[in-house]
Amino acid sequence: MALSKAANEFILHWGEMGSRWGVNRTVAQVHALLYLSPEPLTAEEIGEALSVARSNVSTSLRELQNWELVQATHRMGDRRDFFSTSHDVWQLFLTVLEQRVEREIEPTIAALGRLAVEARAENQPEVTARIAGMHAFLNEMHGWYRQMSKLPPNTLRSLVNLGAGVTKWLPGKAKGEQ
Amino acid sequence: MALSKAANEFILHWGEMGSRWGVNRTVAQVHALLYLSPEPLTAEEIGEALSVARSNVSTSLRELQNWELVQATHRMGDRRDFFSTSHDVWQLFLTVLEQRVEREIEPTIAALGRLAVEARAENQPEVTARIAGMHAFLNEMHGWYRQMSKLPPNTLRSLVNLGAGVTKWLPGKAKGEQ
DNA sequence: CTGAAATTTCTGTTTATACTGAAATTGAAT
DNA sequence: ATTCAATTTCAGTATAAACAGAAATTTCAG
Repeated sequence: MALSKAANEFILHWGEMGSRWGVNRTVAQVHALLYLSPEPLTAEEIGEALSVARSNVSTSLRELQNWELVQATHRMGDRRDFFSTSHDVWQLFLTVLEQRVEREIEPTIAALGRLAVEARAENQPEVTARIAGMHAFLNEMHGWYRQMSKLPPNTLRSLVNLGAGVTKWLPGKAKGEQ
Repeated sequence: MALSKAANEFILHWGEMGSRWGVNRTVAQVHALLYLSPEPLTAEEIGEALSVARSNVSTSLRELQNWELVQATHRMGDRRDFFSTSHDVWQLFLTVLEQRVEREIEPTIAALGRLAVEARAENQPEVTARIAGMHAFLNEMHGWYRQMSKLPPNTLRSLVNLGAGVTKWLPGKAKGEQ
């Protein structure tokens, strides 16, 4: 399956973006390919399209499945796995966000809580203040994220499209003073 | 300047987080150290505290200055540069966001626009639809970001702390249907 | 139970990035 | 103009991540 020029460039760009955000380039490329593909692909086809070793595809697919971004499906009379990903960008985005929050942000918040206690015990008022400051910020953002992630997708989209317009609906109190 | 245990662990954790998000570990550590420090530090002191070569510190500081996260200051009768960063976590966050949007998101949106045109010209309706879908999503998010970034910081914080509570102020229309 | 296709695991190699230390440059004081 | 501290650049080295290919494992058909 030869890729069109546009598809190829999209995949390359996505791989590049991935590596800038801490995602393995090949993993990002595999995901981009599945995102573009109208139907599920076998590992074999993926490796061929991207020119990477079969084993590398296997590892990347495993990774994507762990992130809940890719699912394996099957066909009657065919033992191979067929892989696919959602074509709904919002859903992909929310999945990635959820995973990174769970794997990185939440453990960090917990660690900062411990470190703030430790810094206080060590009698380091400045360090305590800084760590507590970071801790409070992440908690604030995390609380916001948790609430937002519970909203129905359409409400979420409406809020994004409202943009700064939300403020005009709010009573004065919320607008300003610290 | 020996670091306290809490400070040391904070810096290590921050370096680890950095490398998961595509930021050089040492760069992240230097920033973490400056964030904790009550007063500006020289490159010499930074290298000593983190046990990295002077040249490496120099490169990392340059990088942080390019990101507008670190500023050099001076003292009378001292030729050395003293480096510092904001202790306001919100401001740090917004700076990082602004920089990454400018360097990565905006160029990606532009590239996706071109690729969507190209895919259409190549007569690839599915690929066109996917690329256009991604393009539309990033545009949506980018528009939201631009509006939010223009709000006064206090308004922004209020919105975050309101969380899903915003929805109760909105007229029904915004709440639901696509 | 055997054999073959598909997949995964593992080990050695490659590659990209980070880092060091030396050399070069800058720039202020004399 | 010269010197010297401070900083940056650069070339080589080290390190860690990514990758390929072989070997091992799984899974299903017969």
